[in-house]
Formats: sequence, C-alpha cells, structure tokens
Amino acid sequence: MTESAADEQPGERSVVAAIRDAIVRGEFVPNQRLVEADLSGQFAASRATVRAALIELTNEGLVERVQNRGARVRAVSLEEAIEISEVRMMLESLCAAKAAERVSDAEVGELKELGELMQQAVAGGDVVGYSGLNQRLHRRVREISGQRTAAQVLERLRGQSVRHQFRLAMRPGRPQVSLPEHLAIIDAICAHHAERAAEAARAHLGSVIEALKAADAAEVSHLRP
Amino acid sequence: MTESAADEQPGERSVVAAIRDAIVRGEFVPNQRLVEADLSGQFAASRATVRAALIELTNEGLVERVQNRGARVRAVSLEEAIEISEVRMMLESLCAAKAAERVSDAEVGELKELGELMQQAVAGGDVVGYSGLNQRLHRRVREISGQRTAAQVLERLRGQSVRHQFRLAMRPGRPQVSLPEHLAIIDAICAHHAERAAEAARAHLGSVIEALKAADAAEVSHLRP
DNA sequence: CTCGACAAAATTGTCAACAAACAGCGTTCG
DNA sequence: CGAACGCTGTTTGTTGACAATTTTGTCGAG
Repeated sequence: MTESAADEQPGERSVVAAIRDAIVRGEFVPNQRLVEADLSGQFAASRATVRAALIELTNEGLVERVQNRGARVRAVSLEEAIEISEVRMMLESLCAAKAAERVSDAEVGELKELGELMQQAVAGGDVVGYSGLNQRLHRRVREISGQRTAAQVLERLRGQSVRHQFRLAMRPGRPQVSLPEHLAIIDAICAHHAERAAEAARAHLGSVIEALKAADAAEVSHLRP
Repeated sequence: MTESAADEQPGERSVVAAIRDAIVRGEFVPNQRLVEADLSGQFAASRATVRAALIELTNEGLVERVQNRGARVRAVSLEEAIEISEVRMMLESLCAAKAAERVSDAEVGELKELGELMQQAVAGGDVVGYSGLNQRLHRRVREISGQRTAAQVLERLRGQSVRHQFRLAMRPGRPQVSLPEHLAIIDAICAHHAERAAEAARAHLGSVIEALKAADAAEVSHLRP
C-alpha cells in the first residue's frame, strides 16, 4: 500500500496530478481531511507546494477549502451529480454536433473501431474495460469537436463526477443500456449528421440522469430492506 | 495613478478579487506580464499570497502561467469568445428553462421590473447602464434556475469574455437588437414556459455570436480602409 | 554587420520558520 | 449539576530567504 505514495519527484505539477489521482482513484475518500503537513510528507514536497496544489484542486472542484479550517475531499451529492449530468447533456451534445461537422475519414475509422471494442467488451462482460472505452470515446468526441472551451469544462466536470459514473457503470444491466446509446452517437458523427449526433448525445445523458436517480433509489432500498 | 492600487488590506481572498477586478476593468491589459514581486508591492501582500492568487485566477481562465516563465493576462481571441458564447448558448438556455419552471411570483415581479429598466435605459441612450442591467438579468436568471453547477461555469466564462461583451455593447444599434431578445427571455420565464425560455436564450446567444463576428469584421475594415 | 557563446540580472520555484486562528478539553463558577 | 470560561495542542496563514531557471545584455569571432 505504501508503494503507491512513496515514488515521487518533488515537482509542483506532479503533486497536483498525484493528489488528483489519489482522489479520483478513491484512495482519498470524500470528506477526508487533507492536512497540508501530512501530504507534504506523503508526496515528498514542501508544504507550500502542497498548498498550491490544494488551491488548484479547489478550483477544479475536487477539494473544498474553508478559511483557517483546512481542506477536505469534496463530496458530490446525488443532486450535484445530476446537475453535472445536465450540464454535460448540453455540452456533449454541442461537441457531438461539432464533431459530426468536422470529423475526418481517419477519425471515422477510429470511432468505429472504438464502437467495435465497446461491443466486444459488453459481450464479454468486461465491465471495467467497457468503462475505460466509454471515457476514451467521450474524450475523443470532445477532441474532434475542436470546441476547446466546452472540452475543458467537460473535463473538469468529469473529475467531479467520476465516482458516481463508476458506481453507475457497475450496476448490472447498465452497459447493455448505454452501449446502443454510444453506438448511436458514433453512427451519427460518422454520418456527418450534426443534428442526429446532438440528439443522440442528449438521449444518452438523459439516460445517465435517469440511471443516477434509479441507482440511488435502489441503494437506499438496499440499505433499508 | 497610484491611488487606485494603494488602498488594500493584505487579506488573501481580497488579493484575488483585487487582481481580478484590475483585469476585468482593463487596468491590466491582455498579455501584460504579472510579476509576482511587483504585484506584491502594489497590493501590499506577500509574494506567496500573490502567487496563490495567480494560481486561482489561472484556473478561472483570466491569467496564463507557464513553467518558470511567469504569469500574464490571458488574451481571449475572437475565436475563443465565440466558443465561449456557444457554451453560454447551451448553458443559459438550460438555466432559462429551469428558471421558467421554478420562478416565484416575487421573482416574476423582479424580472419584469428589470425589463422595464432595460427599456428605459435603451430609450434614454444609457448604454453603460443598460450593460449593467444586462449582467444583472443574466445573473438573476442563473440564480433563479437553481442550477448551481451551470451558474458557476457561466460566471467563470463571463469573466473571460467580459472584454468582448463590453466592446459589443458599445457598438451603435446593438442595444436595440438585444433588448427585444432579453424581453423575450423575461416573458417566457415569467409565463413559466420552459421550452420558449430556452429557445429565447438560444436565440439571444446566437445573436451575440453573429454580432461578435460582425463587429470583428467591421473593426478589421476600419483598420484597413 | 550578424551570429554565437558567455556572464549578469531578473524572476520564479522551493523551503523552513514564525504568527494567528481554531478545536477540544478540563476547570471553575453560578 | 450545567454552562461558561480559559488553556493547550494542532493546523493553517504569512513572511523572509535561498536555489534554480530563464531572460537580457555584452563581447568576440567570422
């Protein structure tokens, strides 16, 4: 367990990345206090460097800082996760439409291959592999769109909601629902059909929102049988 | 000249606000270098405080920082301003729809009064007053929507594009174009008509995008008669 | 006169130490 | 017996100085 935290170079940029990784990977759980001195020891960096990293991560929405009270891992509620998904619905549909307009032939091949891999992953029951392909697809669409402002916002939001996304991906039957939605997005983009791509992205994110609500309800009932 | 920069308390939060104000107010022009030691003297704060402020403003998109090369005021190109407006088109329409669903009777009165004030400002030729009301309206809609995630993103983007927005507001005839668009948004929200509100917001931002392109073309031709 | 290397200045990145603020806990007074 | 008060330990906020890096200015060779 100590291996993951001991191998560092004291660079400043890397400390930000290291703490961010620790948060999104779940090594630091929500609401966990982040004491500057402790992190300083863990990552072999000075307290000032850690402090700068915490400020940066605060603006990314991953940590919460209150005056004279320190920093802690920000816990995003279900309500916030839904808000984030609503924003994603708007921006991913924008990116999908732009991507459909600008996609090159090489990128069409790339996307179709991604679609094949996703189908195989779902068929083979490889949930975690499918989850990774999922992220790759969304990121590639953002990149192809050329809308760097939207892409930046989406990347930031992804960090905040990664925990909910992962929980969702783990629910049985979820991949079977999201796979056709993803394939629809791919098809529309590859067909250079902007309006259909936007609609497919909207539908997908709408499905995510519904699944978030359903998953929460299911877990609540699981805790109170 | 020294008067505007000398009155400060060395608080950390206030330094961020002070520098941000200096940037959005145009006191610091785009691409101007922001030397930590200089700012430290100007705002009567330690260099570490200034440094923290610059990191925060970097994540807000107002300043640009490169390794060992310092910080400078970020210059947002026309292309970026259009990208930002596209994102705003998506998110403000979302907020307008949500606001239409949640608006209270008191808020309806508030919005209608804002509309009246805007009409008066345009009728009286008070361009800068109208610009202020414009901002108030957009902010109020965001607040009423209850979509804090979208509101946060929009607030951040506003800071980045304030320069372009202001230049736009100054163009002759622009208020006469945007006023009815704003009134349409107000009407739709006050009528609790979500779909119409979203469409009105989309139309307004689309108009902004067109005006940005037109204004740029006009200025280029002005420089090369 | 231009180009390249070298040296000096300026600026950022890093660190350790000091001061202020807060939280928990025991004591004391009503 | 309960609550307010003050104390102590911990954590953050701030400061100043040092080291590393980049930029600028100068000099000499081609």
